[in-house]
Amino acid sequence: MDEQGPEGRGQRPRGRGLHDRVLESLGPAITAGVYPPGTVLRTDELERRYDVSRTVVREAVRVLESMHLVESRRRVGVTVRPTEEWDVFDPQVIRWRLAGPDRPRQLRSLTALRSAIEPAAAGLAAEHATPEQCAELTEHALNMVATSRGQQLPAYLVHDVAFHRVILRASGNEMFARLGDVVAEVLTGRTQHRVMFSDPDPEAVTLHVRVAEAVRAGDAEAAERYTKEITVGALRELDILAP
Amino acid sequence: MDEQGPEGRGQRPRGRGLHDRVLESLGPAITAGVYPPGTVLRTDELERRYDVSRTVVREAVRVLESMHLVESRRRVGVTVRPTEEWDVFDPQVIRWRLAGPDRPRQLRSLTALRSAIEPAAAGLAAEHATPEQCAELTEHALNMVATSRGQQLPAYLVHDVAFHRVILRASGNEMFARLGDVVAEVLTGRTQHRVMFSDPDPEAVTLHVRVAEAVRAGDAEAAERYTKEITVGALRELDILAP
DNA sequence: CGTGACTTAAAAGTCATACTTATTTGATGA
DNA sequence: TCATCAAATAAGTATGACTTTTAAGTCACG
Repeated sequence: MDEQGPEGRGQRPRGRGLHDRVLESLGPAITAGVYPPGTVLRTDELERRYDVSRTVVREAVRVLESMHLVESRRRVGVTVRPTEEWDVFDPQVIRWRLAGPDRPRQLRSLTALRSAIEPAAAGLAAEHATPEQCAELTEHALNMVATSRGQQLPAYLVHDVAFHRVILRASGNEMFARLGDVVAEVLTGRTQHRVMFSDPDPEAVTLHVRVAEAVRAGDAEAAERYTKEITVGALRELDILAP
Repeated sequence: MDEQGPEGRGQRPRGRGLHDRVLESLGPAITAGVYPPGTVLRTDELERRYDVSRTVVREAVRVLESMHLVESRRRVGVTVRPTEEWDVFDPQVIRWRLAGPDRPRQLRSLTALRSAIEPAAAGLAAEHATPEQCAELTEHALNMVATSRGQQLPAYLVHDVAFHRVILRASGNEMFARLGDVVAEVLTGRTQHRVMFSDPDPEAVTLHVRVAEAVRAGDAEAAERYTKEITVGALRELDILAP
């Protein structure tokens, strides 16, 4: 690391931490397939590439390793692992893949996941939701109705996301609750394709109101059924957009 | 680090890597609540506690941070984050929590997750399974029948786990496929409670055969329905064991 | 008294270097 | 041909010096 000049390293672009900078560069690159499985990265090469110290590279690599994106072995280097072994549930990995060329495939997987989880969550929510959560649900549902016409997609989306977040949280299952971010991502990604093009499907809007009612009434079976219809609609929509 | 003697550090217990040793001690401790949310750990304290260098501690902390178990801030230290922010889908976190006092609650969450995911996966499997996968399914189902009587629970369990793994993999959804390990954990955990006590429920065994048939026949609706029955049974079982 | 600007110190972050250890490769010899 | 050993290589670990952020304390001023 001599050719760096006597002042040590060049200007530090400063972003929360150097290791983060490395991570946010390597992570997306790996998940995007820039370094396909089997590729070997050497730490000293990475040091030079990012102009950071051993410490920083190692920390970034360690995190990638904990996501099962890479494996670090002595005398070998840092090897990119096969796709099937990646921690596809890691929020960060999901984020990276959604930002890369794998986005369509990823959206599909997530929509399928959503359509499996949300109905169950709605059923549980009907049994566990607090009065406050019921009120929130109704409010968001009504706001969805209000913003469902006249090119107000951004406002609609806010309530849509909020609605599903409440459902997941009200299920009382921490794992379901944690999927709130993922669902938000899917919903947002969905509308980004046809921005401001068409108002949301009126039927879907109605279904949200019905779900809110069912949850408030404690009718698990109905809540589950209506939510299922919503997510099935989402799945169908995917097939229409990219058959 | 002076009081360590002239030889440097004491004997090194050697386990794949020092950072792993620290991680495998801190992770379980945090998830078990030994260090409740809000607790502040200082890195130099950890260095002394585990008798390792900064390098090692920092890497371990960095990984814990990527799991959202802790947050590291300058001038403050490493703070344990609130439970709701943990990456509950991280396989390692799941493992740690299953090994700790939170195990019952964790098994419940996972069983609920399972009962949401598996029926959907079975439905997809009916549409996507290869002939080889169908054959595997049938074989495991038959082996389950064969080992379902006469105190052969360990053998039964092997096929049960394998059966569900195939279903998840055959769904063609990478996220479903990745839940194979979790399901295996749940199934194993379930039998550990009543080891060698009773033979598995004959009805459940039959249902597995039905699912295998439905998948082979490409009948998504039936595969989903039968699988749903299996998982509902698992849920009911939980309520009986710990109401 | 408050309140805002300035100082201080604590703890994480980063770097450079020296050293250790595991593992692959391949050369040696039975 | 195969086992064994030696060397080379890249990750792993330790450590000390230094930087940066920021909570908290201090002091002057309104």
